[in-house]
Amino acid sequence: MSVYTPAEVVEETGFSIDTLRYYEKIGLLERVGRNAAGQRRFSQEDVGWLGTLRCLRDTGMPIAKMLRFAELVRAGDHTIPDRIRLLEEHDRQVREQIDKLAERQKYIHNKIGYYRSQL
Amino acid sequence: MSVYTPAEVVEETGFSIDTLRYYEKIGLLERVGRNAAGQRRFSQEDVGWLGTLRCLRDTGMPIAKMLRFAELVRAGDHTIPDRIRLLEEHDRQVREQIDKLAERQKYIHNKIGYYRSQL
DNA sequence: GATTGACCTGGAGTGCGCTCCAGGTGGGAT
DNA sequence: ATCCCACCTGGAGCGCACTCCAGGTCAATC
Repeated sequence: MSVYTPAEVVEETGFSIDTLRYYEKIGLLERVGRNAAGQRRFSQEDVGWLGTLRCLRDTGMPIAKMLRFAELVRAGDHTIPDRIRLLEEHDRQVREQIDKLAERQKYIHNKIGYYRSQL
Repeated sequence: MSVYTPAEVVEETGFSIDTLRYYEKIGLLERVGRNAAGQRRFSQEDVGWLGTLRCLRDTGMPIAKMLRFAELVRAGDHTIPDRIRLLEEHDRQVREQIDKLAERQKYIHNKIGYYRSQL
């Protein structure tokens, strides 16, 4: 049963130590274990959960929604249908983001093409 | 030579009137014309430029960078190569955004699949 | 035994991009 | 004439997601 120091978790997840503390404070991360000196020791499970948060965050999920998701996870297996619904809704939003980005990218390509024609 | 009232521009561009004033204030939009009563009357050109801003903004370009672009546009035709460079750099960033989003989306799909298997 | 460095806490501060507000003007409908 | 409504200005305020700070603990190294 391996544990991770803050520095290791920063390295693995890409979250800063301040962000890790912040996430714990607001309840996105359940109270992390401590050693005798009161320093955080993250479990494998914590690190896995942070991977999920990383993914949701990077796809633009607001913290308030991640918090709802965290609460569902904590509430037990009977919330699995709700979690699926939440992730499916988010998935739709990610798809929309991608589509919109691709659409706007065409405009940028046009613009570049126009400027090239002006040279 | 048609002009647009603030309400019309809000309608067409999707920017709020406060945002339009803000963009003018920070120089993202050149000083907009006024009627006798001091009210804004946007030109066709203003509206076109706002369309460009809309696109850059929606693809995540920070205001500071849009400002640099605006300055290049104002500086005249000799800045066209710089504008191309700026837009190409942005285009790369948009591509990266899309790729990253698509990558993360796979994780979300996996997660949904996993939850489905738990039902 | 002094220093260094990784970590701790609570709380204040930051940067971005707006958004809102108070107080006022002018033009058109009732 | 009076009302409303769209608009004006300068400046304050806000929400989000961190990020930084002061002051402190502990363990290990020189």
